[in-house]
Amino acid sequence: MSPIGKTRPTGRDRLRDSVLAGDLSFLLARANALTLAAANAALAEHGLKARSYSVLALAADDVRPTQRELAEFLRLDPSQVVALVDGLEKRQLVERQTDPADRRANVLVATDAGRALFARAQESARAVELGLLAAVTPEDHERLAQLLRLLAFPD
Amino acid sequence: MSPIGKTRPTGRDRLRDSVLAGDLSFLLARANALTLAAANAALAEHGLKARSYSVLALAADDVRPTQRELAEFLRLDPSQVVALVDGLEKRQLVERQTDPADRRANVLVATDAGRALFARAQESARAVELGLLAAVTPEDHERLAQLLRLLAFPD
DNA sequence: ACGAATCGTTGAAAAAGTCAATTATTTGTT
DNA sequence: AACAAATAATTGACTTTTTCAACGATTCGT
Repeated sequence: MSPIGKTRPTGRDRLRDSVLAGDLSFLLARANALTLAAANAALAEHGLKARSYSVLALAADDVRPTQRELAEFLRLDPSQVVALVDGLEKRQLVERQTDPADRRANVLVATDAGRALFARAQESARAVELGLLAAVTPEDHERLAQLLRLLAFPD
Repeated sequence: MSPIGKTRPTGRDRLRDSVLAGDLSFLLARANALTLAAANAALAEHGLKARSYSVLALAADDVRPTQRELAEFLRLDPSQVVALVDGLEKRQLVERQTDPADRRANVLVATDAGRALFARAQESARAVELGLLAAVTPEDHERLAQLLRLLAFPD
C-alpha cells in the first residue's frame, strides 16, 4: 500500500482543492472579481470603469438603447443608470435623445468624442482580455464565451 | 442581391448582438450577477448569502483556513472577513481557533451545527446550480469549470 | 535582541445597491 | 374621446458593500 494515505495538500493548493473550489458559482465570482479589477485598472487611464465603459460601448455601437434596456442588460437598478449616464453626459461622451416613438424614454447615443474615447478604451480592454486569456487557446476562448452566454442569457 | 442589407435586429436581440455582448468581461459579469442572485435567493432560507456560504463551506471542509487565506481566496478585504466570521461565530456555526503554529492567525473550524447547516445549504446550492446549467451538458459543465479555473487561478 | 513584516481588528469614509414616491407619457378599455 | 392602469426616468432616503489607514499582538530575518 502506498505510504501516502489521504493527505491534505499543503500551502497554496490547500484551499484550491476544497469542495468550494469546484463550485461553479464560486469560480464565476472569483474569475469575475479578478477580471473586473484588471479591467477597472486598465480603464482608469481613460477615466472609465467597467460600468461606464459598458454604457459607452452600447451608445457607441448605435444600438440606441433606452435607459431601461441598459438597466436590464447590465443588471442595474434604473436609478444607477441615471447616475452613470449623468456622468458620461457631463463629459459630453454621450447624449440623451428622447425616443420619438416613446417620449417617456431616453435613447443613448455617443458623441464623436465618446466614440473616439471608446475606441481608445476598447484597445486597453482588449489588451487586458488577452492578458487574462494567455492560458486559453482561441478555440477555448470562443467555447468559454459560448458557455457563458448560456448562463448570461438563459432564455 | 439579398433584399436584406445590414439590418439591425430588433427587440430582445438588439443589445445581445452588440459588440459588448461579445466581451468576455461583460459575459462574466452578467453570468455572475444572475448566478449570485439565484444563489442568494436559495441560501436565504438558511440565513446565508453566497459570502457566508463560502466561508462556512471552507470551514466545514476541514481546510482550516486562516482569515487571511479566506480573504485572498474569496477576494475580500481582511476586514470584511472579520465581519463575516463574526456573524457565523455568533450563530455558533464556526469557531475561531488560534493557530498554534502562528498565534497571530485564527484558523476557522465549523461546529457540528455549522456542518449540519452547510449540508442542508449545499443541497439548495446544488439545486440552483443544476437549474442554471439546464442548457449545459455535463461535459460542457466540466469544461466550463475548467476554463473558469484558468481565469480564477492564473498562476 | 531588535527592526521590519504580518495577522486580525477597528473605525471612518466612499461607492454601490435597494426601494418607494413623483412626473410625464403611453396603452388599453370602455 | 375619456379615463384608469402601466411604464420610463428621476429623485431622495436608506442599507450594504467596499476601501483604507491605523493599531496591538506576534513572528521573522538578521
